Amino acid sequence: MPELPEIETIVRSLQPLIGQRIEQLDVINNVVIKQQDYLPGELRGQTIRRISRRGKFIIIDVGRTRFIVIHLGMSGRFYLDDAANSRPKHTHVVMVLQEGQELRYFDPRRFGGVWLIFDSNEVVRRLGPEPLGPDLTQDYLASVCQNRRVAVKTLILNQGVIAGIGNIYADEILHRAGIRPDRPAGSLRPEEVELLRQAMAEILKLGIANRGTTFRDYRDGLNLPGEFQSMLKVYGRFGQSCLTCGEPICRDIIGGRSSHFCPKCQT
DNA sequence: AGCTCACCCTGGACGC
DNA sequence: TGCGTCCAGGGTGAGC
Repeated sequence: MPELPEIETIVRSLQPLIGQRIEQLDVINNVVIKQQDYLPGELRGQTIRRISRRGKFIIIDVGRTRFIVIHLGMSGRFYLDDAANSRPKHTHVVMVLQEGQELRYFDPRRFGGVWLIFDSNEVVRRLGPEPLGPDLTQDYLASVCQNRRVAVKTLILNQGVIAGIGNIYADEILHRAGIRPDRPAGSLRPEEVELLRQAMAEILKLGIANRGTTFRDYRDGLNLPGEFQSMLKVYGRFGQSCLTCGEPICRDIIGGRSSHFCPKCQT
């Protein structure tokens, strides 16, 4: 379940590839290509100029009007490997680089996708502000919560409201903030909105510092697991004692997503 | 407009 | 051992 910290970790681990020449782009399974403005062959000989992140999207800039945008969905991986190693089943797109290396897009469940587009903004323009950026102010968060009856967890999972938070970090953020995930967003008091904003920044930064969470499938750009799973306070801990107060962790379905919270710490 | 829910998909866990 | 069933969930879009 790659979310913002996992995508950020991948992007950081791939920075050494800036300046590398693309030998070719192999599209093995065309169904993962969500949009194709140009032919894969047009990338031959182009240089990787920039690798960045917006929300949960990886954006590779290979020219002013040539972008490769990648979303990993649930089970996707995007990692560097030796071309000599056999490509595992479910490897859908491969960018062949110099010196016998290649970047592989692998996704068994195929919830993710790849965009070969002229303008990366086309994919990411619908996203809300970055939770670690300057636009996610207390005023902004208060305004999107106002008069909303939807559960606060569902709201922060909405990528059009805030970009990058997924199910695991949403549960951890709400536990840190002391807010029950099923609270209607509009019921949050101003001080709770501020607690939520602070918890978002703290938890996401902690996730990045620990190179992401490997709960099942996640690997970084060098195919290495993350470490944040050892620091999870509620996600995946149904029935176990809350690490803060000892109360058993509850599990409930909110907005169709499995949700974990402490009934004592979170009100 | 806001909200809920079904759907897409495969691997792994589990029960018999 | 092997088969069937269930569960995981990001994003989209239908429908209320």
